[in-house]
Amino acid sequence: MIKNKLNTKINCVTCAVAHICLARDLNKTEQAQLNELIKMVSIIKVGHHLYHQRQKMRYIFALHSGCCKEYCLDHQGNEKISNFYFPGDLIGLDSLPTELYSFSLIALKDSKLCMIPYEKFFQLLQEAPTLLRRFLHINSFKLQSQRDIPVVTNAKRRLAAFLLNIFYRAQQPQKLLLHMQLPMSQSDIGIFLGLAHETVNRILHFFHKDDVIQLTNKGICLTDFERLKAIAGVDKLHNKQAG
Amino acid sequence: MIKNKLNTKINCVTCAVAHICLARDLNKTEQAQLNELIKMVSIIKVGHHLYHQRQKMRYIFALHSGCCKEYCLDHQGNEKISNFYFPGDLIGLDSLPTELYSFSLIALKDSKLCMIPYEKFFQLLQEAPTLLRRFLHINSFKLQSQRDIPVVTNAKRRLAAFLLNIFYRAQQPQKLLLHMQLPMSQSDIGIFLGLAHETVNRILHFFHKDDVIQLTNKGICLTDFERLKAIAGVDKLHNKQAG
DNA sequence: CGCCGCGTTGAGATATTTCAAAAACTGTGG
DNA sequence: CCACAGTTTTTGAAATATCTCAACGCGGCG
Repeated sequence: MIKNKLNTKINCVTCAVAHICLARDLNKTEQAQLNELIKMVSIIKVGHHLYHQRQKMRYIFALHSGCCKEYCLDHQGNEKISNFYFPGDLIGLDSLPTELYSFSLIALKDSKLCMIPYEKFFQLLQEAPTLLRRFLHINSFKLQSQRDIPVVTNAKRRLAAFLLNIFYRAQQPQKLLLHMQLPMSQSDIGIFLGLAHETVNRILHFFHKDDVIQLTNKGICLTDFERLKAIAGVDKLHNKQAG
Repeated sequence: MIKNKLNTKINCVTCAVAHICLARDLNKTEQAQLNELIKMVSIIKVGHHLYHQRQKMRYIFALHSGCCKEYCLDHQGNEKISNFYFPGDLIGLDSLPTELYSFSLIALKDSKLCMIPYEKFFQLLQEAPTLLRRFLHINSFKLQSQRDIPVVTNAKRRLAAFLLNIFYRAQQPQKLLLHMQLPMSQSDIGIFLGLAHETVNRILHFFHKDDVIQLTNKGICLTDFERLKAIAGVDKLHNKQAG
């Protein structure tokens, strides 16, 4: 079911995204315990699935590199995108009660994911208080940040908030990232935000003409950060946490 | 800060909503431990606040009876409603990382809330595995169900999904509830769903004319459940869980 | 080479908002 | 119990945002 497992595990101590992932805040002992749990890494090529909705959930995942899209199909076959994931994000947290994945997960770029066996992880949570606290914080943060993209009925604002969110979450430590190639299609953005893909396209060009962003071939550049925030109506910055 | 504390605590064993609250699944010992934790009940009159955003978070709450609205004001003073709460729901779960309430909470009806001291609760989670699992499930369920109201750009569908959601969550055990007085104003619904309140009103009347619901004075009655579900485009039922 | 997904653009159709105003209701104080 | 003020609901009409449909170009890929 989960293919392309790799026995080379990624070390939490040296991992580039540990500071926004589960390992954050842990002491040496707990870090070692967590490390011990993660025996395998899953490697997914762009366009391939990690799992499908309703499959048995045995692992939760930590995205180490790449980018993934979480979605499901309704009974009419329409795609509904529930989230995009970036390095440091935990995946599968919404599947605990039923132990069936609620959504399907597909790679938008070649991706590596740490496989965290759920039952063992649950055991460890009871032994490692800092890990437990960290995990609860991540859940809590996700609950809060799902409200970051305004429901409000205004396409420009939603799209601006989306861009800011994407850029924050794709940041690397050290260097400020203002230019990136969006990993998802404009159509995906439309589905995620509830907009027609033509509207997404038109607004992106509107932002471009307005010098808020710059559209290059296959890339996007935030040229006027402050104005984008103003459009999005954001006061607090989305801090860079698991989402 | 948290006013109107009452020393009469509510007993989880006899509580009418225990089956959808934290106490669910717990064995006698754990139930007793949880019970021990909850020393006080907060009583809030309609229109009064339980807490405001950015106040120090010392308690999470379980809504025992009544109905509450969670909201915040953006920098322009616009209200943004993040959630409505019904009996059995846990409140404050999104405030863990900062230990500051992310939102303000106001009663839409006279309400009673069990006060769960957060730090003690955190300790207990480490000792009571079933409670921990239950708590993680609630978090997980909330993450999943925040995606229940479709983002999709269609007011009728959103409102239909909203009504279904509200009715499911307001159900009492034993008797099927098809008629209720909505605890929030149409304006609140509009803010929550990102619609003008006039639109909410017009669509409610449209549903009424279409015999999907019946609008009585201050009440609403679901007369064609199946069609409402069809409009909402719901396949799975929102099961009745903490949300 | 041809196909297919993606981005782009235009024009008309439609849903929703906005503004304005009135009606209905709620709670308060006299 | 009534009058009043304030909120909520209701309705209409015009303005606008967004969608839908249609068409085309481009680039990657088998």
